[in-house]
Amino acid sequence: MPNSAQSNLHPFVARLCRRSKLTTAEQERILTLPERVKQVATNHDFVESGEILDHACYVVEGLVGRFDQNARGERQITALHIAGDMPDLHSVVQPTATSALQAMSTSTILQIPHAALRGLAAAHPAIAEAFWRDCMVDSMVLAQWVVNVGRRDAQARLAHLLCEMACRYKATPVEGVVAFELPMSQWQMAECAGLTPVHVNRTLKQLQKIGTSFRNRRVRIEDWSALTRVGEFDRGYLQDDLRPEERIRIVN
Amino acid sequence: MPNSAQSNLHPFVARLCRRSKLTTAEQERILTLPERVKQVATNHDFVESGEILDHACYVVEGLVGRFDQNARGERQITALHIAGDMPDLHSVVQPTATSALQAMSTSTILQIPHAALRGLAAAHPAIAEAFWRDCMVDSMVLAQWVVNVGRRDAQARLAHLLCEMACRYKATPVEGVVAFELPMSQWQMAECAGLTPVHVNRTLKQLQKIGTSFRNRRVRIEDWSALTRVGEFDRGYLQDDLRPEERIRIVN
DNA sequence: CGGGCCGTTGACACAAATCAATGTCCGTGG
DNA sequence: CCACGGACATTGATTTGTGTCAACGGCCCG
Repeated sequence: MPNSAQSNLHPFVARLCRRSKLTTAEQERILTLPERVKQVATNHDFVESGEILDHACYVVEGLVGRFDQNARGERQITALHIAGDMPDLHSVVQPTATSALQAMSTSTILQIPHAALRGLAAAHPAIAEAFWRDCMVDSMVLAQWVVNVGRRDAQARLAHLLCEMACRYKATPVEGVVAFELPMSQWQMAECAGLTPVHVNRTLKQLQKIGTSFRNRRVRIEDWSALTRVGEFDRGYLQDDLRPEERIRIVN
Repeated sequence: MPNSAQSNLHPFVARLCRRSKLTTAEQERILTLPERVKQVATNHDFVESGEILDHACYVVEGLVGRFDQNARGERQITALHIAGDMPDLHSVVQPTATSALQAMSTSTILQIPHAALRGLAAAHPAIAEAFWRDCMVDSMVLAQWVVNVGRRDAQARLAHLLCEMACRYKATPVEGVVAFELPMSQWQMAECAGLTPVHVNRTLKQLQKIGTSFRNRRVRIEDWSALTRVGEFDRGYLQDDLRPEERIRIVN
């Protein structure tokens, strides 16, 4: 039985608890989930499309992308996942992968057996509910990406992407300069935004005029409100700033 | 207590059972869910963005779209839902709507109280699981839309959209001509595909060359395989043709 | 009969893609 | 320690798919 105090899963539980109410006993059960650690090299697919999984993945460290592609092999990233995320929690309920998962920087991944997750969900309805809820937040992010790629120009797309990642990294975007690591290349940024690497490069230069730069895989935002304006960003959909009384528990 | 034999929810249960294993008792419980019928006129929002819901919606008849928009008020449709779908089943677990729901044709909607759905999910883990699974299929459709809008040209986007809807309407796309009602305007089609109404019109004319037409809100596909080729369509992600042994039940 | 909604068509503008070359950094092996 | 190759970023010239603007037509319905 793993020791909960030193569990890698603390950030995951913390994230669940920002949206759902879980008892300490339930939190404890999640923290002591069995796991297998895996180091994944940059640009390596650790889940392939079509694969039938018997475990879900958890990101301890690194940046992970969900990759799809069109018939010409041009890739489209349909989700980004940072430390503390479970990129394919949905595989618990839908074990055939429809996209690949790739490490975009050197990453530490935990493989958690479906059997354990399912057992937990069956025994604790509140945990099942919290899992379901977290999957739905990912889904809302996805809907925003459709809007982003479908109805915004290049500058707004990149600005929106940077705002979203700033919030998810909790780079406290209030006043002053916001800065954080975003370990991806301009090429991968293009694959997120449905653009060309060349055009991403030009557009990033445009964004410098409003005090936002991306160099050496590091984002620096000098004027947060200017960037949110350009990116038409409203963080509501991320569901990450709920007040305690807004957190939900259905069962019991 | 509603009568299960004449329940409007039969198509919904049938859809759940295509992917999940439910006992007849469980199916019965879903069929007898309490409901309030609502007629909704074309172009009417029956759920507004930001609204806090105490019920989920079920489409008995008609076509429903999930609408988002950018800062200039240009709309992007992020999901389509046909008869038998629950467009916002996720609201059970996430009651604040982040998008609007609009009837795209005259529609009959059932409002089903969250309380009833939650009670069912709590009492029957297999139902909770089936609900979660169905939400994840919607999510995979969304991921495909990101690819569609991000990495395909106008012709492929519309072809893909038509293929998807053909499959979802079960317009048995095997051999021969496929035809079905798709009660939306070219303008709304543009809002799905991230295009301009004018360009949709021109692109549809292109598609006529490969035997696909859309006139009077009716799709007619003479050469299914040609359309799937142009639209790079692979129906796998819809999870609607699972063999019985592929259907899943985790609990019990 | 008239007014909307929707579809259709043409001329033109423009954002982004494409093609191509050069630059910079960095790790690696001779 | 330097030469080399590879990954990534940068820049310019040009093309192209799609957007924009504008006008017209058909059809339904009041």
